[in-house]
Amino acid sequence: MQNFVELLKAHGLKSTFQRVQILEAISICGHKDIDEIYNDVVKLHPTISLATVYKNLIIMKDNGVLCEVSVSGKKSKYEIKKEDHLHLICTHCGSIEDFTLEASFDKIVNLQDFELQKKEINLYGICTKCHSQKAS
Amino acid sequence: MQNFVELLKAHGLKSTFQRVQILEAISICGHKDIDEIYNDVVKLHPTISLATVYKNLIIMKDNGVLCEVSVSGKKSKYEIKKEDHLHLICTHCGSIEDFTLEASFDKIVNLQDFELQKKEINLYGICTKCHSQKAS
DNA sequence: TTCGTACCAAATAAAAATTATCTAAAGGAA
DNA sequence: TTCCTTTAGATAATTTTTATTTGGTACGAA
Ligand SMILES: [Mn+2]
Ligand SMILES: [Mn+2]
Ligand SMILES: [Zn+2]
Ligand SMILES: [Zn+2]
Repeated sequence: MQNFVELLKAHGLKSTFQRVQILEAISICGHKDIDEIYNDVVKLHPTISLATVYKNLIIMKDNGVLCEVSVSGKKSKYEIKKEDHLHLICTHCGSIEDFTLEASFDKIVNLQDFELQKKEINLYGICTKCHSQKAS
Repeated sequence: MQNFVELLKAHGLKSTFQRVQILEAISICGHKDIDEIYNDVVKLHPTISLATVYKNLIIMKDNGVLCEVSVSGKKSKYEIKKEDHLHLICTHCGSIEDFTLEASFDKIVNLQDFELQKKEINLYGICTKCHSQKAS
């Protein structure tokens, strides 16, 4: 449980009841998709609109409060932004566990308690071509 | 350019003109989303339905012919299945480049020609909890 | 305090994306 | 070729996401 009011202000966003509730909902289990978030928040705030959750997820993502975790074949999960890390995603129950990125890749692929099926590594950035275009 | 007829049969799928065209379209540039695929195929086959492309992407993915590459904030890309590898995704032009996974992670993060912004690593598999449930 | 402005939530409405249904046609084995 | 199964295409239905409109609220300037 963090101080989400301050977190929002620190990123230049107004602190509203709805935004704080969305952040609370996410922080409970770390990673949630839009439906899980909405279902949580609507219990405390029955009149909230799903569109409001959509809008706020986008704006909080754009302002660096949240991160979107794309999951193959499913809806994206959202998490409070923190240092880069990796996700162990269970293809059976859908659980998502954070894992530190300190270890070398060799260590990562030799996970003891996790039956690894698929590795999905995406590095986002600016490619060479776009880089040279910027310069010109 | 591969023999997609055989590829499909090898995975227990019937070879149809539509499926082969979808695979051809994907193989041209490696990674394409549903709209790019449809736009390509419809040129050669004006009567193809978008629903057919949807259905075939799913069935070919489920049968191991294709892989889905989730891209944060965009539609998923599809590629012909091959060994696990990593993706350099340009946040500016959207280009996706394959990168071998041989190198250690330290090497990966020190890319020379790519301005790295975000690392997204998802490992899919069966979690400990699900594993023990299977045993019982 | 009283405006004026900016921002936001909620309620729709609208649009876009995905999936389901149904019938005719095509693929493939014998 | 014949027969059975699978698939494509057309279309409808559903689901997901975004846009619009309206009214409210916070906040600073006057
Ligand atoms: Mn995480
Ligand atoms: Mn690839
Ligand atoms: Zn599990
Ligand atoms: Zn680029």
